[in-house]
Amino acid sequence: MSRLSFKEQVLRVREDAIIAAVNRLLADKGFDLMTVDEVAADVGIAKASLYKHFPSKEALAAAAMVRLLERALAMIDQLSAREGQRAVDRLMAVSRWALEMQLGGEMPTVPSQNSSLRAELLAHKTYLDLLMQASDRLGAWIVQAQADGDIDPALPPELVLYTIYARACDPVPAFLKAGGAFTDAQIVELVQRTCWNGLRPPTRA
Amino acid sequence: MSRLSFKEQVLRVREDAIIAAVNRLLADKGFDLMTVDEVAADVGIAKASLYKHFPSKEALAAAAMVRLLERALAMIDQLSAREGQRAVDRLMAVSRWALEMQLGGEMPTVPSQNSSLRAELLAHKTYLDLLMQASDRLGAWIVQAQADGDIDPALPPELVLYTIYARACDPVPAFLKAGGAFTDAQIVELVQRTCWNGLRPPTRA
DNA sequence: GTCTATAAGAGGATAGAC
DNA sequence: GTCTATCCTCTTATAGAC
Repeated sequence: MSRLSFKEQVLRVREDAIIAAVNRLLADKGFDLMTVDEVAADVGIAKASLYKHFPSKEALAAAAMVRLLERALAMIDQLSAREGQRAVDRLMAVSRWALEMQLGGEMPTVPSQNSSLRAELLAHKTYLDLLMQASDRLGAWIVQAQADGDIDPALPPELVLYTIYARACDPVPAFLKAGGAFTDAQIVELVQRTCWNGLRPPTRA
Repeated sequence: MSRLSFKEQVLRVREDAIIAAVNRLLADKGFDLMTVDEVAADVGIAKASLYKHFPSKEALAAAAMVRLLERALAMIDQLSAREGQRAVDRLMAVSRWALEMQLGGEMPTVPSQNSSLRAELLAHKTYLDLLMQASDRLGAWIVQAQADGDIDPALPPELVLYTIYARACDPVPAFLKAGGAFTDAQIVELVQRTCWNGLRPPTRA
């Protein structure tokens, strides 16, 4: 077995701490408003040391997004392990997870507009690979759920996939939270409901 | 009647051109990536001239948002004029309008994270007044639609309102457009459908 | 690999002539 | 009110000692 040396362990722990800080800041203020100085201060090291670990601000964000996808895939694995669960229930668990992460301030978000970051992500092999893995596995569940009659078969699967992904950056939960009238659990329930059932009444002619 | 002097007319036309450019850039790259240099270049005047009309970058964005709300209220007026239309149909026309504006690249968006911009908007009397007017009028339609049985009465009205507002910055249309498999009209129809009917099949036990 | 110090440049805002 | 030229702050990134 390959045992990590002490130095390598320290390195990994430090990089984990960096990614955790980046994750927090990305969730809090987004990529453009996050500064590398803040990241360094948050981790408690000098900025120049940060650049020994990651070559650019974009690389920092990419590392955080990779960690997010790794966690998403771990959750998908757990859901797959449960036998006898309907595909739609698994998908609803995924959208719920995204909503809970976002409401808890743990969901890093990157603007799809920023071109430098976008270019870096599209060139990041690991990121793209994990994203495709997640999309493939969710896509299979979507097709299954449509065959089960649990998702509208008239909807293109990619629309369903994007709609679930979009829960990660839905502004509605934050607005409801700012209103102060609901608990986090209630907000998740309400937004989840509008996502899957829509705004119209449950049953109608 | 108060007739505008020639000078005042020229001023107004120029400011309209500035706001149009800001609107375009906000829709294209967002507030943080929009630079005042770009705005000036787009309008075709010097940056210093821009600052004679608007005191800050935040004020530029606020002016664009005010114009957006004025147009939204004008549309709401038109919808009100149609007698005999159900409240839910009016609301669906609003969400459709937001989707079409966004797909057409005409919807300015401001990040809810940016604190300097947020502060400026919350201190902008005209902006807040128009936003409240729009919310009040849409809110009345929402309550009416719930009474009509056309919107789930179990949903808090503010959830419905925010969900409609969120169509203005929904990332799903752009993703579908990037895929290239659908026309703009089809995308509007699909996203509109998931918004109002959800992902589940239309009728179920 | 960590630090201090600094380069390099972008971008918001302004001075002052016309 | 418009221009050119400039200021100044913030931020990314790096040099070089230890």
